[in-house]
Amino acid sequence: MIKEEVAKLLQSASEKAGVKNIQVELEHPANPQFGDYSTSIALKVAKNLKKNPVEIAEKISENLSQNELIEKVEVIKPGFINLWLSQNYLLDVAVKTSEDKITFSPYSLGPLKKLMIEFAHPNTHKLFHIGHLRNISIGESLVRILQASGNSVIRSNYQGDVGLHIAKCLWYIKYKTSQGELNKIRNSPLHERIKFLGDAYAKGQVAYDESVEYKNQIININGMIYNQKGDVVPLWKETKNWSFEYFSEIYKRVYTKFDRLYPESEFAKRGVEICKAAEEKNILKKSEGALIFIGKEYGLDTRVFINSFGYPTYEGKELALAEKEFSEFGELDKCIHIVTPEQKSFFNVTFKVEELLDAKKFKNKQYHLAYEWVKLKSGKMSSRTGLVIEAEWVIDQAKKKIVQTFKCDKNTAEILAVASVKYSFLKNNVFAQIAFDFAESISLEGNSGPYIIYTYVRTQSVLEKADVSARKKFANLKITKEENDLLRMFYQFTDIVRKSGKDLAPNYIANYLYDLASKYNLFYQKHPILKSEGETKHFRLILTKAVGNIIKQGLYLLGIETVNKM
RNA sequence: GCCCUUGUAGCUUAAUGGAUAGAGUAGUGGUCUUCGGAACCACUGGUGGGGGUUCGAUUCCCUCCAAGGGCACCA
Repeated sequence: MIKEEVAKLLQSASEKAGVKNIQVELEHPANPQFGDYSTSIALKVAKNLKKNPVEIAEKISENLSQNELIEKVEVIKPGFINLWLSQNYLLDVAVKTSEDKITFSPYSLGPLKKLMIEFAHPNTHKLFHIGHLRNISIGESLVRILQASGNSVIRSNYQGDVGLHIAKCLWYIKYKTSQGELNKIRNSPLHERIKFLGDAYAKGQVAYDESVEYKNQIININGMIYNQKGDVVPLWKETKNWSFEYFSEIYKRVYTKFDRLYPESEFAKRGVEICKAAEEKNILKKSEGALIFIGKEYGLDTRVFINSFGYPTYEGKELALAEKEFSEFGELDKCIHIVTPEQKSFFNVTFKVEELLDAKKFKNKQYHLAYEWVKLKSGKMSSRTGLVIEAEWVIDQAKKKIVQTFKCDKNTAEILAVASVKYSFLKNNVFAQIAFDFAESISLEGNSGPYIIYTYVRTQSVLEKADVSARKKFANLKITKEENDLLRMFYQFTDIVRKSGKDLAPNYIANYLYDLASKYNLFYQKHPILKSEGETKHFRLILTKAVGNIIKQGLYLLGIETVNKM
């Protein structure tokens, strides 16, 4: 890749200039007046060498061997070395990009290049909300980015189908719903059944706090589910399948699929066994009837793995999940858990216990990507207070807005709706809380999914009316400022994808695409394409095609579909 | 009490220790006999307070203030 090549050239120039034992790092200057690549190496070594950084920079640039890639080198004020790529090289990249020959540089998280990304994790019997949607948007995008970087990536999803919240829901059905009513619901469409479960949970929640009798009944139901014994089990199985069915509809709607769905209930038994084994190895210890991990000596929290009733907690089950995840698909280099930050303590502890159980298998291989919450402008989302926004509702609303405003067909509106929702999450840093507000977040103009798709449609509309296929050599091409700005975007795409894989940051790609689309729209505004002539026209068509190809590829990496007309 | 995050324009936000802190939106004023106006341009406006490290700090360190999360039987 070009960046590595330029870095290599600079590295040897630096060594010739007497600057040794330091890695040359390159960046894209934000301001184009500072070139295509820039390095501050002279500034970094100046103090140790006790020399003026500008002198060092000049010496390095003198030692830079003549090369067809680099057109110009400049040393500036404090000691920056700025490099300009040659126009021939840039044109070559443009032509290759227009032919869809984009190769991503490999980036892997380990020697086997085998990763698992565990994401989504909704709970059955509960609302699937916009927080899950942010999670899926990030997860699906990271899968695609890391795949494009040459890894084999397994998508997994740990779905909670046991726990008190489910007992609360089932309590309402068992004690407060008549057979007749229940049968009616059984025969109703999926969305109504899901709504019923949500309402049942809310009512069970109230009942739990309301009376001791109800509370005990709910705890009793919870026990039946754990033990897989009792009259409520068939009802549990039936209703959780409604949820699973519903989830798979949503996954499909947002272009996600999973290689493996892990239901939490399958890990209780094995979890207990592993915990017992860990107790024998003295990793877990008995305390007040429970089996716990004492975190203090590792600077971690103390957490319970098996409670005093003998049931495995979330921690206990996690050990069994990890065992399965790290064996079912062979050896893994890395398992990335996309989960909110409230679980930091939990993961720090379970990762440590896993490491103590089997260092070879788990050490440094588990990673918790603590993406942040989606807050509402009015406060934190909470299913207890009813302040939750359902995922499908948001997509439906966006779709409605699109159909009303632009009168496009339903299929196009669906793609644009999903694009606007996903993009609104992906353009932000995963570690930043998002304040969700429908009018602002689901935007159809400016820095938004539809804006980028619109730009793509524009390129396709131009290309429909012209033929770019005949490849020509450029002889006397005069390049305008807007064309130059565009031309200098293309070589950066693969750098950006690599970096977003390395930092697990899809927002780099989103922001790059927005930048590219803005530059194209400005170019489009100022310069005629189809009405220009000769090699200028050919060049402008190449730019158009290259922009279209990058947008399409880039949106794919974000998990967003494109359309040809809108 | 202890630990972990986060604080950037009115609002939503970007920025591997780099150069003049970049956008969107809202507001004001403009562009189009042109290939798709879901477009383009201009103006207004910002790093919570105080120290420190550094040639250089939104970024690292300390402190104060503010918000969020976590710390034994929930998931």
